[in-house]
Amino acid sequence: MAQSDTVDRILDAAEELFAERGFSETSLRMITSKAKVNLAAVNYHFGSKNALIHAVFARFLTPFSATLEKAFDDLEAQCQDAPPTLNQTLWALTESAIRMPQRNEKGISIFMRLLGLAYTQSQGHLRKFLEQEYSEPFSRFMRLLKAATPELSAVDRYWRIQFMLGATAFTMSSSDALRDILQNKTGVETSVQEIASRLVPFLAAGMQAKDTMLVPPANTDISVA
Amino acid sequence: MAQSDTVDRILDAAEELFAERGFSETSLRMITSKAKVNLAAVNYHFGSKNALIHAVFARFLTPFSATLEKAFDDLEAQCQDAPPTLNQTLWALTESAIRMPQRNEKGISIFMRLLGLAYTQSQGHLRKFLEQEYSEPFSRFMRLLKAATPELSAVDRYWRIQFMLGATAFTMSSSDALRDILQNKTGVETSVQEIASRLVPFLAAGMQAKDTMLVPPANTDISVA
DNA sequence: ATGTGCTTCAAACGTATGTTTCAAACAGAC
DNA sequence: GTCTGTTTGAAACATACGTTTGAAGCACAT
Repeated sequence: MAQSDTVDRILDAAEELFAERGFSETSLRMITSKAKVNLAAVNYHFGSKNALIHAVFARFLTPFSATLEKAFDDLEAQCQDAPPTLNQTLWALTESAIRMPQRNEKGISIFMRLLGLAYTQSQGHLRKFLEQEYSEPFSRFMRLLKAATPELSAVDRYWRIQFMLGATAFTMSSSDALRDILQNKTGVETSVQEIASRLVPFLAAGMQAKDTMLVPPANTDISVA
Repeated sequence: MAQSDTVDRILDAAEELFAERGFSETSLRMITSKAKVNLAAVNYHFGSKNALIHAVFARFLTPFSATLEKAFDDLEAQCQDAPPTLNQTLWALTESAIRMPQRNEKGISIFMRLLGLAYTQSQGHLRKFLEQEYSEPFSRFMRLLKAATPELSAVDRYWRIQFMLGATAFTMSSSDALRDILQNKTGVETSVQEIASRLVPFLAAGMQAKDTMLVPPANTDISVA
């Protein structure tokens, strides 16, 4: 009880502060004082700040990764021979994220924001950690996307996947702020589920856009001074 | 010559390092040693590190903002009464970015990456600075988007604009890395212009997606533990 | 009760940061 | 040449950081 209490309090505080401020901008002293534990506890229990960052990700990514694998299994079983459609694949991912058991009401936002930060902040060690720990569900997702968009060239698909990742990571990583802005401007309340249900059609439509390589309008004199 | 040389050398070095590593991860000592100037020169010429960040943005954002205004003027003149289409609006923005006079061959990448970072790294002072200096072209772009998508509800449009911004900022902020990955995997070289010409159709298609609020597949028991 | 292994604690360590200081170097006007 | 205002330079400043230390505290088996 003694250990696991401290460990969890550190993880909770770190998770929240990382999501709010990013990794380099969050000091161990902020974390330990929010968690009401001694400064040395982080290095005692985790070894280093980087290892703490990894632990924060592992705590929610490991169960998520399992949920996702199961969702993909179900989807493929349900589809039998034909490959799942793009919409089905995107929804399987979205639902797995939404359905994740949450520690508190801010759970999904934090989850999303951390994922966005992981992609966005160029922390070499984090990228390496995520790649070697969770490459399997990621590449399975990629295989499903490929099967669902056979009409796309490999290069087109590559870039469009990046665009999807960007729209998702960015929106989710600032979903709290964006929700607040909309709330202030129009009084409309928005749940993470609703954002997701608006995002998926956007992504699917972009992914299936017909007119790749549309040429810029006639008057293009791309003269670089 | 003496002053402006030092000032420009600092701006050049800072711009490149910020684009490579982010703001908090770039120290003044890295900047001054890359620029081959004395450490104190930054505080002498700019006042503080934050002011230097602002100066870096102002140096490329002010001419860009002027170019963009002119592009919008031309577009509206060309369209006369009818509002510009979504594609035209997006292309006006894209071309303005691509056509910007570059200081060197890495110009566009740096430009894009800095814009991405500005959105992504939650530097309060930067956001405030950009909002109060460049709000006009931004809100003009928003007005054009609104006129180009009259079929969308305000809420739909709001979220889809966020998705566009996300896809763009994210892709551009890591465009170098993404280009390198593709280069290693397939040997295909990609210019920033090509990325843009793939991105615009994706965005336009997503923006005009028909099936907003598509309901998730039947078996959705969103039970939160 | 006593010793053992794990955990907490206050304090310090070494290093890096942004900023300031003040003397030296410099340019241009008289 | 000399003065004046601006720019550079080496050094120090105060502060914050991640990490380490070693003693104190604790639960629990013996």
